[in-house]
Amino acid sequence: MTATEAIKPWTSETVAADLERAIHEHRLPPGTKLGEDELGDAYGISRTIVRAALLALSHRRLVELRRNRGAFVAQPSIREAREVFEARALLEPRTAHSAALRMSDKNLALLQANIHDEHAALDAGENGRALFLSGQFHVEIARIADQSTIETFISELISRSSLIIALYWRRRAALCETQAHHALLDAFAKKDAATAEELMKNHLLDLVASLDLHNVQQPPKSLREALQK
Amino acid sequence: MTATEAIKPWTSETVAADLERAIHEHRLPPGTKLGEDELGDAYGISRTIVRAALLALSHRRLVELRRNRGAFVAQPSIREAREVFEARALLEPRTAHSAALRMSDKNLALLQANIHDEHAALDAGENGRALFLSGQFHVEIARIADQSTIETFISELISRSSLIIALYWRRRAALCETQAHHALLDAFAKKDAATAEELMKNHLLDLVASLDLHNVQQPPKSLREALQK
DNA sequence: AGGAACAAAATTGTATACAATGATGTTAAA
DNA sequence: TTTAACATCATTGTATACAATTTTGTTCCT
Repeated sequence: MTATEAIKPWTSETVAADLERAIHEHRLPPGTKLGEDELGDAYGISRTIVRAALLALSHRRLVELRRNRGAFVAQPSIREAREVFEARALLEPRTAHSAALRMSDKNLALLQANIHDEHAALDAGENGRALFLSGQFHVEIARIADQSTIETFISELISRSSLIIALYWRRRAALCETQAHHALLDAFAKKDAATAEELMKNHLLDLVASLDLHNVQQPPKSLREALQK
Repeated sequence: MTATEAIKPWTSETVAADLERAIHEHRLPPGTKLGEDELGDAYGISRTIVRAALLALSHRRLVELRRNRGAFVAQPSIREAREVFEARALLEPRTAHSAALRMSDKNLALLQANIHDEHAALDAGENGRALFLSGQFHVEIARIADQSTIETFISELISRSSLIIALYWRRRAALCETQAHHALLDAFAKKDAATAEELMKNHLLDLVASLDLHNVQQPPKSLREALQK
């Protein structure tokens, strides 16, 4: 929560964006209760705006609304995790292909800066920020492909992926991340669309492989069922 | 608006679904003003619920919210129309492939019933209902593929396609629709995934081809710019 | 003590009041 | 008559009051 008491014109959109980033950076882990009064106080706004923001996040599947219970940061199931990466597999490789064909020097520099910032964040120990930037790399590609509709979908899927990583990431698997992004950058620089597509496909496969989606232990819906048995 | 004064437990979700169907069936054409008081009176609820419903529809890009102006049924631009079909081209063929592999007799019967209902609607002159059912055929395939995340995306894209059809459909082009769906059904019956994928791909291409996306005449954002010049 | 029944508190759901903004209509001056 | 300024009206934006529901806490009985 980046809330300030200062006079800032928070709208439901900006609050939702602020919360989404906090979720994306794992500052708000899966399952966190998002109380309306609490958020309203934090941002200095009424519950009306908070509710609109929470509604928006629930539509992106980042927040789960339970009737008369409140809003919670979503806890994607293993099933949902697989679906998210299935969807990404359909959308992202082909989008990388399109992006490669349209790549300009300016866009290339943007992607390079992104990789640089991610490195810097990692060195500074800001893992959340690094994760966010790593996701932005993928969104940026969709933007470069000039497909705003697909970009919206990918953006949602990547935020959801952050939740999935929070829940199912297995420690081993070093940071292959940046390597993959570097390789993609090279392909983009050469406008080699076919290679970019293939690299993205494999990058996503690697990502899924770095997750433990066989774990029978599902994130508990409630403390009750988590502790009983 | 299917509103009744009767005591019905309308929620933001049911109202949104009701409105989405009305939009999908072209009972609420693109550009229609959706006044909050008007809707609240129609459904017998307060503006609070109406606003939540409109917010949901705006997140699906079916309704455009203009600050201090109100809500309007969206009018996708030509650009947006192309993007929607680009996204469908990435998602639907591969999803048809998956669906074919998982096809059961029961699911097959559901698809068959859908085609039958669409024919009946057309014969009864209920074009809106026929269009809705035609869209449901596609959503149903995603459901059969057992990919609820992708299903959500496709569902949104198909509702948006209905708006696109309302704006850019060119009269000629007879109802190739049902033919294409019949052919898909055959492939599904044979569990011929490769053919289903190919048929879906071509079906989408035919759909785009039946639109006039070269028309320079964009839907006017406001009467002002529509009438000047 | 353990547990059920009940009471109190906290939180969300909905409606409504009021403020802010934009649209409409009228008047007056050129 | 045209046009600008102003007043009026309608509609949306936000906060808040109250109702409904769930959670928490207490009491009393066994």
